[in-house]
Amino acid sequence: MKEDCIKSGYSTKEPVQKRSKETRRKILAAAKELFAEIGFERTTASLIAKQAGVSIGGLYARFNNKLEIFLTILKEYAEKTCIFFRENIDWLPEQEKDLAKAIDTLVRGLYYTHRLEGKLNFEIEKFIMMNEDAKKIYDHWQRREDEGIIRYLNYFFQEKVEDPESTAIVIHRATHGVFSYMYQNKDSIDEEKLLSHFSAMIKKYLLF
Amino acid sequence: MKEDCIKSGYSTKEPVQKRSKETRRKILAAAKELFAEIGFERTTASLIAKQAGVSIGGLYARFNNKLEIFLTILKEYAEKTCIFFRENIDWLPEQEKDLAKAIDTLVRGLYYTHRLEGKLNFEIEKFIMMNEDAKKIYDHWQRREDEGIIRYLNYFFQEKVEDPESTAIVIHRATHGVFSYMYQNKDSIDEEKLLSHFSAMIKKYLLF
Amino acid sequence: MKEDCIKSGYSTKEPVQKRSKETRRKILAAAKELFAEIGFERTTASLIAKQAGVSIGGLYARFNNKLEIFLTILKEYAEKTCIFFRENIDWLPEQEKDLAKAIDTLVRGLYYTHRLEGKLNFEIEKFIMMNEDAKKIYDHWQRREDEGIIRYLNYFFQEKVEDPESTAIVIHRATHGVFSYMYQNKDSIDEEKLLSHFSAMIKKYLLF
Amino acid sequence: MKEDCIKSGYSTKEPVQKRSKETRRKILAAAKELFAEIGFERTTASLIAKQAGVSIGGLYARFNNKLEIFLTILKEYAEKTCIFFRENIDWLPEQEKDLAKAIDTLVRGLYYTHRLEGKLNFEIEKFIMMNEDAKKIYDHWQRREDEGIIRYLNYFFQEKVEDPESTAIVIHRATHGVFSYMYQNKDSIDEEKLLSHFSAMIKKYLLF
DNA sequence: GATGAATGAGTATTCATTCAT
DNA sequence: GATGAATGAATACTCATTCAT
Repeated sequence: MKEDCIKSGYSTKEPVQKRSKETRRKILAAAKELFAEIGFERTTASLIAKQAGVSIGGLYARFNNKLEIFLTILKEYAEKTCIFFRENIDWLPEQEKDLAKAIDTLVRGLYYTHRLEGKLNFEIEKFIMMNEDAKKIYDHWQRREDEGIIRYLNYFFQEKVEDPESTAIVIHRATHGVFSYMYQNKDSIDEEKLLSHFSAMIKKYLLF
Repeated sequence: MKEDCIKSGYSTKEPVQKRSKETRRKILAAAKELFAEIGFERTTASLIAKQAGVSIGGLYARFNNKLEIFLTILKEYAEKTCIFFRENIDWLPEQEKDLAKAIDTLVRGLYYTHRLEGKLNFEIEKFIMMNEDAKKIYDHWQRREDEGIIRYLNYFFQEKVEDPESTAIVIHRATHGVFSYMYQNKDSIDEEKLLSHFSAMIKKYLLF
Repeated sequence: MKEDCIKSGYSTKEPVQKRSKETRRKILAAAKELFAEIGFERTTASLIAKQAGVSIGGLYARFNNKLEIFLTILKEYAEKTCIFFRENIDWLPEQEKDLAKAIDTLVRGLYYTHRLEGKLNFEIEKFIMMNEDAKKIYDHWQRREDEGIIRYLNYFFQEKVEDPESTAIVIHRATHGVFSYMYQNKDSIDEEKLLSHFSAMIKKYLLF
Repeated sequence: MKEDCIKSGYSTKEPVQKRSKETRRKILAAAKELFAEIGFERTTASLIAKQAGVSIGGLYARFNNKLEIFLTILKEYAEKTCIFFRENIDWLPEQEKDLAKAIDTLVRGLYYTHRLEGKLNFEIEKFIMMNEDAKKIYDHWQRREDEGIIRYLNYFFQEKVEDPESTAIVIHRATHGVFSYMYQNKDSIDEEKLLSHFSAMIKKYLLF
């Protein structure tokens, strides 16, 4: 199982020098935090610049507009998440022969990852409904995550799962729904219990 | 199984005359459409007014501000959806003794309902992350939907489901995730196939 | 000394019936209170209507616009104040032969009158700077008050005051300045002491 | 007699660059003129911007809101006026040993100063009735002017004036009243004659 | 005549983006 | 290249006034 994630083309004012790259990074970090915290619309260019310790001019020298910043973050985030997801899945067979246990491990791992960026995840999911470019980028990486699941199903069940694609999508999206709820109510729920239940559902789905 | 949904109080400028009530309805309809289509932030007061065929002044005579319009829509929508959801569930036992078939019927029914207002659903889910009042209203009705599921589980399994609450939440939220995906990709997926798969997952979860 | 105050012409929608007159009175009373309390600009037509227990339509049936309401109040108030002022002055000679004591009595009387409508006085003085019509009405009655003072000076000093007009104006306007200050700081000053001082000043001015 | 006027702190967006300071000055000058001419409420942000030859954005980059502009002007104006007033008073003993002549000189000097900003004076006096912050700033400097008068009285009468505070207030406020009237009717009155009369009143008040 | 719903021009303020320094 | 001052279109909301019922 080798990595086959592909960089989806997206044109930005590409920086060359080191210092410039560093500045670019600071802008993206600040923007990511703000988009997650207060959303795209309420995040102003000057807020980003301030938080990044950059002048507005500096910001606009690096990115053509606010949308471009968002899309850049989205791309990087989706790619990183996808890679992480697939690494998790790809490593599973080597470490755990018991599917039930494997699912449990996977679910817990993914939840804690999701939890780290719960707000950003949500902002992104919102954004893709309003912006075609965002949707394309997002879908691209989601499909690659789906592929990871499919590959795992085929590997584990030796190609005997009928319609692994639909199975992958259902699992993947049910996960989103449950995790999203858990994140939003993290202060008032028993995370462990819900994870067990969710994990049980997936196990029954795949094993029976 | 009787209905126990309660109207949660929310104060708006209450219209008295017939004409006024009609105008109010037009405003809410226009706003609902716009919120769903382009989101809360991008929906301007004058857009709503224009779409509703009302002047801005007329709009503000009825609602104190944009937020109030959104919360009113949210309340009415959440209440309506909850009632519909619970009626579906409550009627199930009378019509269908086979749990597997019942789940199938239910899932399909709910999906087509969700589909009708997919975008609004999403905008609402986004909004509740940013606004405490919205979250309270939404959570109130979600919990009532959960209660409906719990009641059904207890009825069908004669109180033998251990932890029906968590079970209900997992089912409910997985449903949200899958339906949301299906809605967003309705043009490129095989809805029937995904519904079957999802329904299968729920059935296995509950029956094994 | 007979009364010679003249009604300055001002055209309003003149009500005829009793009920209508009563309504008109209620509107003016409400408006007067509001103009005094929050000023002309912040007093809205609907606030007046509400406070008067009248519909906006009813208000506009009686007055052409907000300005007209203000000018009507101004006219009535200035007239009433002028009449009161002149009655005070005209009665003085019959009651008090000692000028010093007469001034003292007068000053105190006027202050307590001014205090009753301190805010309205101020709003009016402001308004006449911005509106020619208002200035004309106000000046008309102020001049009549001046005349009252002049008449008194001539009566008391048997026409021997040189330039009684200027004297009257100086007294009149110094009074305005001092009373206005006293009203605005009524909570933190010793009214009695200031009145004595002011009265002393006028006495010295006239008697030496 | 040394100067002890203290700058009362008031926080605005403080400009750093030269260009910015110039712009700030232009805005304040334009606003001052407009507030004086048409009052606070009728002075719109865009009017100020236009008159100052600045964009609205530029205006709001320098001041948080219209009120802040007004308070800034008020502070600067009250301070400047106070300083001017006290310099006049403090210099008097060195130049004029005859109190009667000194008062005459002072009154005329103050009148011509007041005349320069008669309208602004009035707008300010109105505003302090509606706004606590404005009242505080204004009162602060008025009290310092009062102190100047008191100091002078004590100096000239070798501490023998009983209750110099009340005396100062009465003089100060009578002055306001008379000057305000004179300013408003400057076209139809004999300024010189009124000033003589007013000055005579003060002289008699203090010397007898 | 009375009512209050409807109108829409007007106001304060924000923010993405540009461009002189 | 970097800076942040300047721009002005856009937006939420108000209120004097009109007019259908």
